[in-house]
Amino acid sequence: MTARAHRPTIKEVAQHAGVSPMTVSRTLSGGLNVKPDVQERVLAAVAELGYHRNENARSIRPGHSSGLIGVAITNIANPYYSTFALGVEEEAALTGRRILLGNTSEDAVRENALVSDFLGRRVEGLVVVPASNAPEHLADAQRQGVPVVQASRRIDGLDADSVVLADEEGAQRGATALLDAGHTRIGYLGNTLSIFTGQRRHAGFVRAFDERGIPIDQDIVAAGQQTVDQAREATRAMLQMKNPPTALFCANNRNAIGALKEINRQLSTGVRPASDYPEIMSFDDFELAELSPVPISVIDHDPRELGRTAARLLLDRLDADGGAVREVELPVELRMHLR
Amino acid sequence: MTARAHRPTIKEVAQHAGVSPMTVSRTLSGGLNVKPDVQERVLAAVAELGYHRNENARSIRPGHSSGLIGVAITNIANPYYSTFALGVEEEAALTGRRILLGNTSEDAVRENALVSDFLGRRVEGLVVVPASNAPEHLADAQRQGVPVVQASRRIDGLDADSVVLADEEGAQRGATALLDAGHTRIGYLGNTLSIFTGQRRHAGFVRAFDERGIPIDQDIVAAGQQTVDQAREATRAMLQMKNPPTALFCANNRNAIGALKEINRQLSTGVRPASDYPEIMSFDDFELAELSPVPISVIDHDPRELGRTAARLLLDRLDADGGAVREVELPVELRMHLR
DNA sequence: CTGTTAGCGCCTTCAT
DNA sequence: ATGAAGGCGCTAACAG
Repeated sequence: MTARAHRPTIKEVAQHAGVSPMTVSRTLSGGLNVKPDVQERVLAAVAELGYHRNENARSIRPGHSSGLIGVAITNIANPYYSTFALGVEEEAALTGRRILLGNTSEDAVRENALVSDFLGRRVEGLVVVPASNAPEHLADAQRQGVPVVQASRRIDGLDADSVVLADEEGAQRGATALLDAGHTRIGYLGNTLSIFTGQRRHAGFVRAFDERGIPIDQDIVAAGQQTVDQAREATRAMLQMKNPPTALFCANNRNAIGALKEINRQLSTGVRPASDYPEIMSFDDFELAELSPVPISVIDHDPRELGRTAARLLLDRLDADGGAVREVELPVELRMHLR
Repeated sequence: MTARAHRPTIKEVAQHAGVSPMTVSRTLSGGLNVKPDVQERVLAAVAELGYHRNENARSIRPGHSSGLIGVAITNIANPYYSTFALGVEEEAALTGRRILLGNTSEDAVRENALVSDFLGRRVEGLVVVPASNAPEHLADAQRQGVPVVQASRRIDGLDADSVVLADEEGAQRGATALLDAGHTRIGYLGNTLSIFTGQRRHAGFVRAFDERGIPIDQDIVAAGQQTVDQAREATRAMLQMKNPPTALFCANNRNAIGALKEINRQLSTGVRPASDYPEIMSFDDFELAELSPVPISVIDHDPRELGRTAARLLLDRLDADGGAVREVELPVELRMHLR
């Protein structure tokens, strides 16, 4: 199979068509100043040899770019981020650009390596869900004229465009809705506060309590779960307290899903009815949330649009550099389903 | 912001360090035959200027490759495929390669354009979930020495490595399990039979009935749903028949999720108990399947492993070309949860 | 140990 | 309307 063949060059096409490489080049870029019959011969040779212009060779010429966007996200497998990546890909494809996709696994070192690699491959710009609070490598990229767009999270000390969610406002509205529904013991399940969204959503949660003058019981605040299993364990611990929460505020889909799984598991033992379990407020909607055995409200938002917006910010900057840093905050939508 | 700066070249680094470009090049590729103190000066210049080797320039030299793998999948946002992409990315990253990711939206024309673009960017190989049955563009790639690995689906007339699932066997086992549980009216919900997996899973379904000598009622066979909403509508239609199925065989997660959503919606009207609704056999596990209000069994498999395997097939072929076409079939695991 | 030369594939510029 | 020369960034091969 695949006799390690050879990728034809413009020279070979030229030879094949009995013209000079320049004529091939001209034909391929519109055919200006090439006689129609010559063009035909060239295109025939192109088809026959299966020639494709070497974009890497083209991109090294002065004033030309690679048409590549580097996308570094923390977890490709998380549907939220993969949908985000789809949004970026779609917008990029509209301009003929492609995305180089890399996974950071929430690891700063890996992100560094990834960005460095992307720069070596001469990406035109970077879309990053920052995994650390260190801006150096991203600032470096910008200094070299490679614009960076931060998505979902924003890090201090980096003068780069960003698109994030209305995390704090959304969380506050969600938590307030629970308080208004009469809940006083509301458990918090979120990712670590060292992450932008974790910090902001927690702040919104706290603000809701503050505004109502209700104290927060830190015993039922669990921040730091990054996986469904960790969230599930945190939920288990909370539910077995002598005085468990009557509602759970989940700061992202990993935590909401973990909570649901644990509640569902306990329900299947049949000891207590669903009404004995806390209802849920989830920051992030997710597929099949509607199957929840306890009422679940969501603070919804659109990851695909987040990706599209990030890409547009980047593409705008590529077209017309300069101008102030743009910080976009996408709205979230609260959808209530309480008892 | 971002004074459209400049990406340093090897020449500038050389000048900065007071050496020739070759010395920089040598230093960067291990430092063989460069005095330690000179290396230091070079590395200092590299750091100061933020220099990154231009991989595109490197890759155009004879005998060198781009370190890029082109990945064309049908739907990035589908958790199944994004997890698959993660698997490919992981394996590729182990060898220092990156993935160019493109979405085909199940559209042959788009796939063609994508592959053509990938070839222009000099990818070393392609991992494709084929969206059509036309092998031409992929065969072209192979002819040029760009190996192709087909994942999840296989198309006729293409001499390329592939990794697929034990679709037929898995489907047959799942359907047989339903028959053994006493079901005789089993509805089928699947994607179109023109797609490899759709065809194979349906064949397995049919074979189960054939082996038991039980006829299939074509009125409750619905193939062609590609989205959750379409699956939901097909389910609705089936459930409102005078003689609805007592079990549903869903050939993929989109169809299973659509079925679940419809059943759940009808249940929430409270007219009939869950026990009146069909139980489900799903080819594909998915997050929160356990919340199903009706028993759900799954024919499980690991998309990440599918991606890893695809990548390994490709990387193997890059290392050592030649050898017969390899067709890998990954096993599936049946997990029963019936009434 | 270090530098010079040449050429990868392409296309801008300058002839013709 | 076509072709020849030159150079993009990089490094093998060949001096020294």
